[in-house]
Amino acid sequence: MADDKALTRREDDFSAWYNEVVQRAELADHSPVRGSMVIRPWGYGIWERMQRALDDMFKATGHENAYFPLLIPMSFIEREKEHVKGFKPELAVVTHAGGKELEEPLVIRPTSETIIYSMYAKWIQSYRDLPLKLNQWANVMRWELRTRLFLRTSEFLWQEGHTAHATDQEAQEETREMLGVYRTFMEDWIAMPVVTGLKSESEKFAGAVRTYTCEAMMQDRRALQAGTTHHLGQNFSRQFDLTFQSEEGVEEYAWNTSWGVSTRLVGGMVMTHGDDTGIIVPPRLAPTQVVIVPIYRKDSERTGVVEKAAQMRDRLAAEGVRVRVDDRDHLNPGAKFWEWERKGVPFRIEIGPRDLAKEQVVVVGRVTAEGADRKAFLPEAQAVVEMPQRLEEFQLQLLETARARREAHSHRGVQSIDELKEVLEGPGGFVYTGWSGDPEVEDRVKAETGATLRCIPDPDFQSTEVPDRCVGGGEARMEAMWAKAY
RNA sequence: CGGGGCGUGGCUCAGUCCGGUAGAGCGCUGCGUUCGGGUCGCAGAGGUCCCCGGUUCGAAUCCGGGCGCCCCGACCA
Repeated sequence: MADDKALTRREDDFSAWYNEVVQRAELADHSPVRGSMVIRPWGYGIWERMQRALDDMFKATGHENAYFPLLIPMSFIEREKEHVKGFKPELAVVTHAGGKELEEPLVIRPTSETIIYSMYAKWIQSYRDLPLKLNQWANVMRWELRTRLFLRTSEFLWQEGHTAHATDQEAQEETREMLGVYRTFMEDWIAMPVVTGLKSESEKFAGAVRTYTCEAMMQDRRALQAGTTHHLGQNFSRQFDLTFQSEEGVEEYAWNTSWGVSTRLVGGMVMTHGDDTGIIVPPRLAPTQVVIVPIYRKDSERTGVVEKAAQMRDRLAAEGVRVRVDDRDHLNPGAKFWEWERKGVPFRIEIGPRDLAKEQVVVVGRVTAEGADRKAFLPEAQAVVEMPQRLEEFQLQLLETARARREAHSHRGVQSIDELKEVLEGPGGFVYTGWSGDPEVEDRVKAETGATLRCIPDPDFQSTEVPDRCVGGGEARMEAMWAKAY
């Protein structure tokens, strides 16, 4: 994409801003096949950082990685009634291979429950084989009608955890534990605060007993479902004969869970932190946290400055900072500043002849507003030792800003659908109301306001005043959080 | 699946109404110059005008058919 045109501002057209910013930051590009994307190095680097952090957290909670195949027999998908109903419309199916029509069509996995639990059935005989807690990093395919880079593409990358347990309670605990892992990851790494809670029957995963979710608020105040965990009960184990002999010698069906987050998180990061200059990458996710731009006129200056830049790079790297020198000679410093700001690198260090003389450097943070004071002139040694702390502060600042924005646009104690509609048509955001639990109310809210029930919030997010009236009339049995969603 | 838009150098697009040598800006290459917020100059490379068919002496342009992509809504991580 050419950069000579000004970036659309968020307030003018958030959707256009997103599309432009993703491409200009070189996160991803459209592939020739409709609805699928190429993830470019900068975007993939961010995803790799996410993967590494999540993977460590999965390992720390007793999971191992494995890999299951891309192709799944159609009959497997069809085995679980609700599951097939949910996924059939968006399946991509292989009907021919090796120049011949296949006897049974093969589905390109939209998710792997069926193939995984069919294998678990082979491996699990006794309660001693439980729990079995595996995760896989994979691509999946869901033939979406309308796609957007990262947020919804036909093929996307994700992780899917799949576990089998001896008891309902243990599976329930796993489901909750992984929801907590997701929440921690999203807050601590993406600096993206989330509301966790239970999905309603109509919003839950196809084939699950219950689904929990992490809902994040984007800058346009719409909700992004950022991750889900599912208690699958015995729905899949019954269909795939996943049984085990209990301690008491009784043959029982295992209890399963599954949970996943995807490259959608990259989109969430963009829409949580980006500004009208470009994206902003939280330091913990940034493949490059600090970029050093050498500034010089003559060749004589160049030598010294570039040497100092390399020296600073090594000293920062020794402090554990991911740093690189932008020594491209055909771009002037201003062009480099623009590029790295567009890509959201947290800090830039400028080193020129004047700094060399004073043994100082110029440190500029990505989020500081326009103006002279955004540049900090620091002694070299100080810039080096303080950088890890600056990065940590930057990370926290992003989370606080995002959290403050979410709180400013959370509306509690809303009593009626009319009032709900008013809020959504006005300021927008997350709206908390009482709910009877009746799906008919969800339908009415959807029809009248365009909002959906994002979740029944966990205690951490419930209103201090428990609502007693359902938003659709009558008595409330619980609190619900509503929003327009991606 | 409905509605809208668009297919012309790498990118953004003009040219299409009214047929007549295929253009601009940016990017790219070379040389020089510059470099503390998108340097400047000179020279240069680069095109089956989405595809197929038709009309015509002649089609990017007119006619018919097809394909693709993007955006907006209904369904979805």
